[in-house]
Amino acid sequence: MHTDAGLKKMLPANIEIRDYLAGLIKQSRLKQNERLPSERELVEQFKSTRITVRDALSKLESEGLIYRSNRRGWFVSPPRLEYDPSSRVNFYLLAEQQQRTPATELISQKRIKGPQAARTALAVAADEKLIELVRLRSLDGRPVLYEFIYLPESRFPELMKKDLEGSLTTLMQRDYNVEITHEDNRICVSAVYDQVADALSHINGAPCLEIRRIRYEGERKAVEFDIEHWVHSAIELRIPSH
Amino acid sequence: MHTDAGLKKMLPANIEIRDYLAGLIKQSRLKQNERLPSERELVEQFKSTRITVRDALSKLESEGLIYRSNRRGWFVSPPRLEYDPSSRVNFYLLAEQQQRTPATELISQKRIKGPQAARTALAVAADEKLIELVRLRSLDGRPVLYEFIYLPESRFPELMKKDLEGSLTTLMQRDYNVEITHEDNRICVSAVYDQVADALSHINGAPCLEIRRIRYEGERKAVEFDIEHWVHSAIELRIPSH
DNA sequence: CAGTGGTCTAGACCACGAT
DNA sequence: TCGTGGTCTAGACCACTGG
Repeated sequence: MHTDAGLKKMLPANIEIRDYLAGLIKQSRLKQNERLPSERELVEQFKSTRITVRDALSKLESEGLIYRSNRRGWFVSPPRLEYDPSSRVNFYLLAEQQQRTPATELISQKRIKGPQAARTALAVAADEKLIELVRLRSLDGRPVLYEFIYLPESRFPELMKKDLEGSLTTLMQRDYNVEITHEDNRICVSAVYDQVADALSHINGAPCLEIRRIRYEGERKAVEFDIEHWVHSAIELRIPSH
Repeated sequence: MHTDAGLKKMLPANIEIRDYLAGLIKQSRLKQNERLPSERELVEQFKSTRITVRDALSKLESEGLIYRSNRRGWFVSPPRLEYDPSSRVNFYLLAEQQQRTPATELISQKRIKGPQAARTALAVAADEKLIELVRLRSLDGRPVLYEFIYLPESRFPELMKKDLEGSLTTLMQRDYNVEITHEDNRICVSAVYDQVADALSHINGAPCLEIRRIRYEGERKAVEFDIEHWVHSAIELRIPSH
């Protein structure tokens, strides 16, 4: 009979499966964006159950080693995009600097009251509407960022007639003469639900990296409020400080 | 027979349970650090199973609304600590500014070779040893941060005889005349295992916010390399940029 | 259509925390 | 010792993806 008696600590099955798969990935036996064996195949291989296998997979997901694509399977994560929020490099340039292929899809554009957090940040009058842009951004075809952008209508007339899938910073500068002087970023680990989860191919309640940002032109005048939901395994922030 | 026919989308049970508990928390019917009903009580209440209840709980954990304390239960998260890595405010001061009670426990101190990442960052000679400090930091009695600190022995003689539970920045400044000129922070969502998970009362593979930091005195001379594992619901980063 | 992951049922045993 | 969460068994049905 098999026993580990005293040789090494007996590991729970979920950790053994995790370690096995993590090993394959670190040795590059599984390459980036390659699909893992299906959950049921892993059940067979480890003589275990789907609960346990899925537990192992979600641990690997938490670590950022793998990601899921809705009902298609589990895949090996490519390297994280390095992102410095304090630099003014836009998404396209950033991606290309790191040999990745970026894409942006405009999900919706609306004139709305908007969430209270946005109204407060932008200090708009009670009757003024905001423009809400919702965009999905991808790297190499994999969705990685779902963002909500709020702008005061009065500062950006005719905005909704423009091309809103490119760099917003460039557009604001070129067409509205906006120079961002500084910004305030808040970063935390949060979770995605509903439309956000769906768009990012995540399940409801999966963890994400959330960045909330206020951009200013001039000392006090806020002109943009964003909420970004990043697939957590897709990004690493770099914050140099002096 | 009960039906939602057309009135609203039928929600999966895990989401219903999540929404119910999230509601209690947001209405402050459950207060910060208060224990939630046990998993088995929730199973009874919702006529569901532990798998489903735990699924709901881990979603709330991902969002940062609740945290777990190993085999004691689930608790409502207090507000996040706001932390600006670019400021030189130390942990004690930071906590007290936000009306929290900080504590530090030195888990271990060793002279070792250390991980390759630390040796590279600190650019030490092949035969030089590093000092490794492992510390656990708490807020109001709840562990929130498990950190590994690596320092070049040559720069900090006799370090291990000193009080290592206070502010390291202050100690380095006072006893070794170190002035930090700049630093490089890398932030990502990762996962905790083994000793780190245990100390933070987490399960293996739970998500955390990981900060890796290199501190410099002078343009190029690295004097400290840290890896911080934060309980993700305990912290929000603030990054102002100019 | 077959195969995938997403969700769920109805239990079980274990290690550890509080007392 | 009792109650807690941590782990696990052995299935099931569903919605969606891809060919």
